[in-house]
Amino acid sequence: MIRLQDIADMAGVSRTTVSNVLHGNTKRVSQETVDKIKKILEESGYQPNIGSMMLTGKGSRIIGFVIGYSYTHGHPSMMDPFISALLASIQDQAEKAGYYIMIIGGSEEKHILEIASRWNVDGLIFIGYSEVRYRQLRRRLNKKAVLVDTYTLKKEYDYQNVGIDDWDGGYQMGEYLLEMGYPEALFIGEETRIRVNEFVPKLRSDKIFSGLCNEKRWQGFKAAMEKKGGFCSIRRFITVSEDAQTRKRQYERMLPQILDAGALGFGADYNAIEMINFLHDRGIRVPDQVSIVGFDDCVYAEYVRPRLTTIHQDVAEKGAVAFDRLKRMIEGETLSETYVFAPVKLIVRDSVKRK
Amino acid sequence: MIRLQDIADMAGVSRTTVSNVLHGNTKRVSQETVDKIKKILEESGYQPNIGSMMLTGKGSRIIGFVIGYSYTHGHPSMMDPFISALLASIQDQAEKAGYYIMIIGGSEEKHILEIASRWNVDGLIFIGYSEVRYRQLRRRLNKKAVLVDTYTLKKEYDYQNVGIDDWDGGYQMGEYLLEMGYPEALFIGEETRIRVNEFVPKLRSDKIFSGLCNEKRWQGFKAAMEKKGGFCSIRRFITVSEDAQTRKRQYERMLPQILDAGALGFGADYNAIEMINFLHDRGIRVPDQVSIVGFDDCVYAEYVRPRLTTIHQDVAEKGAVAFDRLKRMIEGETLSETYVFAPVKLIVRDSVKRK
DNA sequence: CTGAAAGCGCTTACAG
DNA sequence: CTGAAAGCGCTTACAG
Repeated sequence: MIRLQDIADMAGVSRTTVSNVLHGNTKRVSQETVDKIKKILEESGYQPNIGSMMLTGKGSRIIGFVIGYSYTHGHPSMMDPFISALLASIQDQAEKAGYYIMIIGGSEEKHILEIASRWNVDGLIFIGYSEVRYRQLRRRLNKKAVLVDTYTLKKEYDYQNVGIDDWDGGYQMGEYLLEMGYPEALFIGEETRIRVNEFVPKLRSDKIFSGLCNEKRWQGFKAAMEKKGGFCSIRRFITVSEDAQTRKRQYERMLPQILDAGALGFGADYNAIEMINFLHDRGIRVPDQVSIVGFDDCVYAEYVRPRLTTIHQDVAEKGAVAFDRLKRMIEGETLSETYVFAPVKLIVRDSVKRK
Repeated sequence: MIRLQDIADMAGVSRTTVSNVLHGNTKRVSQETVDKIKKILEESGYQPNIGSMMLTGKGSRIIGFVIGYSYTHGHPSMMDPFISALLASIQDQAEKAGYYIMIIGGSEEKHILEIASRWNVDGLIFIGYSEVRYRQLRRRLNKKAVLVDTYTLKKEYDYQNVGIDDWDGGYQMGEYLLEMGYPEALFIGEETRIRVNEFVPKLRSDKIFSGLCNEKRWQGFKAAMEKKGGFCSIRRFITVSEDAQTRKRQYERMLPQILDAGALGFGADYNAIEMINFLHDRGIRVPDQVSIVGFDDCVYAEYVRPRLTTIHQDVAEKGAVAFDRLKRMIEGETLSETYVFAPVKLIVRDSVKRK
């Protein structure tokens, strides 16, 4: 390890001077010295030790990427195409901006607090965190933070959130299905597990409720279905279990209803693809007998057959926006809005057939 | 931030004493003091600042996860199911063992060196790194390291590598296809880009060659095909382009040959699935007309229809082994073997039909 | 224009 | 059994 002192020795100056040119406080140093030091810095490939920087209060340049849940659909969350795409994008941005990403498996609050203070992280990005959980954490965590896809139960966000326009996504989905001849299409969303410490008074309907994102997507879906004066009953909003076995049984039971409706909108590509396969395995043809629209446009969407028609969201952009906002906060800027909703658009592929 | 000093103040002792109980040097401290301090430590949720620890030469407990290439099949490498599964596993292990993972986009050598020295990482795990590249890097990087899936061109590995038994995987694939009635099955592998600085004298055949893993998988495949005395010509080993467009054209051209062979073994699930879709789009039925076997058993394998029969490798285990070995090296152990090959096994699903 | 010195939060060899 | 002090590599207010 080459130190500041070493550079100073080589240049025949003091550490102070080297540090000064290192930080561009170059007006107080003679041009000659600057040049000499810069050259040495260059040649030696000197890299300041971060431990020291952390100690001198310059921040750590670490951003914690907190993943709120460990498993998604039976695999580690990091394998979820949405999470990995988000992480890839944030990592990429961070690298360019001279920040470093540290992954924090965020199932345990204690663990997050531990890392955040140990490493003195400059900021945190949360994915898969509910508002209730974040509020709880925030009381003991005094860090800049940006949340991704968290839904507020209040009128306004009082923290930074980057999301998408769920309502509009649902609307586009509904509008398209309506236009394709399916005024009776159903909307299917997977339930979100309620943790004991996340009791949500208003929305609670017995023990399950669909994720808040699905709630909004459904609202948009319904609005589109009703735009020509029809009525779209809440009974067309179907919440299925988060347990794969149970879900399969539910699909089984719903089969007549599905065939009858002729078209399904989903709150997530994952379930849409699962349904395509479910139907395929029973000899039911998509889109000939049942049309399907997904939501997210994840990588799988192009791999399935038929290719999945879905609502596209730009995850890379979302990651970039989340990072950018966090970075600005870290740099001392005060952001005016507390939330950003990225736009969303329908991608037509092969899973819907005009009736 | 609560400091060691603060704890010492609360306990009415010196920092030294607190530090001692913190590190279990408890024999030199009275039980009474130990208890008192432990209690305070507990209640205060004290976390030592890592910056300080780094400075006092205790290591950083950071492990760099270096991803050797930025894009795989048109998406950021981190979205590759193999990479994300590996990362998830390593992250999980690291968290349990009190290590921290820092992701390093490893396309640039300079960047790796920078991070490694800045953060004084305790060790590095490399994925997607060729031996030549690693050798080059190693000259300027004095860090413990474990590579995953790197292939040596020498007789023996002179660095730590965790891989799988490619030959055996190929053998199982070949054996199964032979047994299912396809003595003429083809093996298809995607080429690996040769970088200018990675010129590999021995294996070079014009400008392309299949990845070294495919080379070995093919050898096993061939051996299985020949076990009953037949001859498996090298012409049955087909290397396709890494460019999707080109690859598609190649598939197109190969179509008669494919139909003729009746079965294909692949070096990677990704290509196997691509082929299933390619055939599907042309109305050719898998497995009725063409049987297909993949390699890796990635998450997609269960999502495609027909479900993909493939050679399974345990990525989570691989990650765990890689981490464990690195950890042991960091802790000062000298490992006897330099490489570990994880076993591999055939998973029969629906993409092969007995002839 | 340049440098000596204090300080960040920790560890550890050493003295008591 | 306990603590004062030096030292890790940096930054920065201050003196010259």
